[in-house]
Amino acid sequence: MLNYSTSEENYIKAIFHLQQDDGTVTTNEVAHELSTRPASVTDMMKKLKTKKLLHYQPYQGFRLSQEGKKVALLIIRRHRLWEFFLAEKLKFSWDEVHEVAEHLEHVSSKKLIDKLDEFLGFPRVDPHGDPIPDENGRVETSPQVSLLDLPLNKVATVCHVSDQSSQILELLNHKNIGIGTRLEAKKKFDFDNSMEIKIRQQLPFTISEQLAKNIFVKYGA
Amino acid sequence: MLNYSTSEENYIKAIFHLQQDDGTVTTNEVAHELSTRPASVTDMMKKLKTKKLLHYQPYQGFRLSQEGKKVALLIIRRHRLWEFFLAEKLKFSWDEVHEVAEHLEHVSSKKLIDKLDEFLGFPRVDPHGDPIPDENGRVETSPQVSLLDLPLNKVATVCHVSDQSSQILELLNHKNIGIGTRLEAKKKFDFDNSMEIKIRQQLPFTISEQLAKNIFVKYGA
DNA sequence: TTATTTTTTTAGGTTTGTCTAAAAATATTT
DNA sequence: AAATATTTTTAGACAAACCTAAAAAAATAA
Repeated sequence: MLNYSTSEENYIKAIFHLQQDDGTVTTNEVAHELSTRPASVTDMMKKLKTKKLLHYQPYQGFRLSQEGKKVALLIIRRHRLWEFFLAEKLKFSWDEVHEVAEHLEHVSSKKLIDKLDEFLGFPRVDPHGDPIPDENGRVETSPQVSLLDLPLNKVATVCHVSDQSSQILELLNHKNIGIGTRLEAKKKFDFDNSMEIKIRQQLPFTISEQLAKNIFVKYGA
Repeated sequence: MLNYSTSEENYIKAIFHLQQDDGTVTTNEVAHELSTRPASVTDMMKKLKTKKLLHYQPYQGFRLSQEGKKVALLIIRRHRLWEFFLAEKLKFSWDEVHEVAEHLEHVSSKKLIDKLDEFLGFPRVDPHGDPIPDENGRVETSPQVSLLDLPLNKVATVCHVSDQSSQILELLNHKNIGIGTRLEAKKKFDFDNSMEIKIRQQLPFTISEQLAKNIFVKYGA
């Protein structure tokens, strides 16, 4: 496992997050994600291609190679372990950990990270509920839970809908929810067990208890 | 307190370590310390001068300004707190901590460092015995101890010799020990209380109990 | 004190990662 | 299908941090 620059690592991570499974990612998407310019993205894609971290044909978008995904997962492992450390040991609040972890994640000593993992007791999810890859970059497939039981502010991905009636599908379609949709719960109302959920950058909206209990999600991306 | 690049921080730290108190430091010394070329040092000195971190007239050497020293002490604070963390919490051995801390020290979140300090219980010296500056960059002046009582592998600086006879000075001179000499104890022999000490990169050598008990040292540089 | 050596600085070049502006390829409209 | 718009790439520049080689200053030796 070679060593990559902070900049290279940030590109790898961004592409990993943008490509759900094996989707292809565009120049503009990455530029937007990293607040950089499309021309800079093209430059970096050429470089990462020569390093065999991604598949890329000019104008055709790109996706990470097996090696690229493995590198991404190890960066994510570092990030999430540090987030856990910051929240659990240093008592940072859950919304403060990300920024600091963005810097710590680039310190690339394998021994440091494995010992940190051990010190923390081999946690399986970070403070946002996202799973922490193991030292081989493998992620434990997190168990399905009903959307009703999803803790607030933890990103989850829709993986199953138990009721298959056309009525529920019509509703899901209208709300733009499908398998693979990433969402998080923002609020729960005790009165009727309805909850407010948010999809990516969209405005939050409310769904009923009946709907929520039929949607199953897994933690993380 | 502005933000400095990793490179700038490494230069500031190197100069701080080379200038005992207010001595002036030369281009070659810094180049050697950082394994870089004299020309690169000159470039950086110009830059650090415009940032008012050091005093510098071409060909006359340089020394840190008040501000420069403060910056250096905060970097050293980060370095030593991380070293303490690595040794105490992650169970790194004392000789492995330095390299990893070299990277961690450049993550510059004040909140991170202050919370780490608290988590560690406000330690006053790092695993090598060097003092840890507080959040204002102040270092506790460590008490004098006889060289006989210096723990193994902790760097200390000779600050006083109690016996002033010409006989002891002759011996000290021969061994190349003087006020300001940095040394560490490598071994102690119970048989005659003699000890093996090491000065910088030189080969270790042995001194007698009588000599050691007359040499007083302070922890750290 | 002049000559020689060493140290330091300058001048100009390289790499990494960024940028803008223009050209090329692809997508969308009409 | 041709015209227009958007996306992506290329070309050329720039800043940071480094380098080598040559010039200038300072230190040392003759």
